[in-house]
Amino acid sequence: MSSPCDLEAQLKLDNQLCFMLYACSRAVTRAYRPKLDALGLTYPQYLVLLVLWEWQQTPPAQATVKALGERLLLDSGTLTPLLKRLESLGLVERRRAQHDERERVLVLTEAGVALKSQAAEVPQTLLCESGASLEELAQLRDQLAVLLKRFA
Amino acid sequence: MSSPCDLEAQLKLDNQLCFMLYACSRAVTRAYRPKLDALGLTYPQYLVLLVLWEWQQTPPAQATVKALGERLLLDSGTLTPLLKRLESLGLVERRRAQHDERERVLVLTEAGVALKSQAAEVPQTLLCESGASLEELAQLRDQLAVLLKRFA
DNA sequence: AGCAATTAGATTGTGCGCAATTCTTTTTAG
DNA sequence: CTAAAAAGAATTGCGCACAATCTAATTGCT
Repeated sequence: MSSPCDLEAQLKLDNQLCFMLYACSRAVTRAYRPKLDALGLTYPQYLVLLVLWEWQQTPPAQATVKALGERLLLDSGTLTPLLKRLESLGLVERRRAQHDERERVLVLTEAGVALKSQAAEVPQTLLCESGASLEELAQLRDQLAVLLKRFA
Repeated sequence: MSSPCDLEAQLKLDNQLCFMLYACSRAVTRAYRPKLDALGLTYPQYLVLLVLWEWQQTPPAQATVKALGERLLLDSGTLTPLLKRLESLGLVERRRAQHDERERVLVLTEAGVALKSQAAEVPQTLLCESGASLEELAQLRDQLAVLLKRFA
């Protein structure tokens, strides 16, 4: 029902929307990389630690792999090896829950807790480097939250 | 120079911004997956074909791996194996340039050209399913373009 | 012409993402 | 009380991303 011209436009609009999301996500990750390298972390590892640091303030019902996966929208296929790496770095412990041996309870080590203060400087530095305003970024965050609800 | 409270807030704002980008990008890719599965394509392969289809209308100086990498912000380490898969699917040819044997010239096969009409339905379908307005998505695209310029 | 520097692409190795499967433990039904 | 179903993680396999390295071709300089 659409002319060839519509299809061209559709493919281009699509490109400039879903691709922008894809390219921006990678660009921001790339910007984080040098700062996180200094901490010995990858970007997904940093996100996991952000959640665990938040959980220090506001503990969830259970600090399990499942709860972490729900927060980050990731599954055990991604998280299990990542958490093993964080464990081998001495930042996280993966204990079995006493009340349910299927569950892994995630606990920050002393080193994992201590890393928080260093990590706190990372977003601050990037905010400055980007030259963006807090309002601009907050507005974008809100729009992305709407989009995420539509798709997730 | 910041109070503990500022650091907490910073880590949370950061979470809700860079994480939103990361989560949205994956959510949109996830939404594309079933449609692209039907075409036998992955999301990055679809993006590559979008560029090659655009190049049919507006050919670049050289349709090389380098030009494709500049368009998609990807390097040969990602593109070379991806293009080999598209080649083995019979969608793309990877010819050597006659004037410079280092360059690979990318050419759509007949099947690669033919796939375009099927692919054109994909973003249309997703737009409907998302329930989002074109204006909403266009505004988001523009904001992401600004962010990409800041970081890329 | 001859040789260093540059460039295009390919290769290698690590770490995600995610679908699909498997393993174990727990819960539920009959 | 046991067999079946369900739940939480782990494992397997594939395809990106990307840094680092390598190879081969081209360009520039003298």
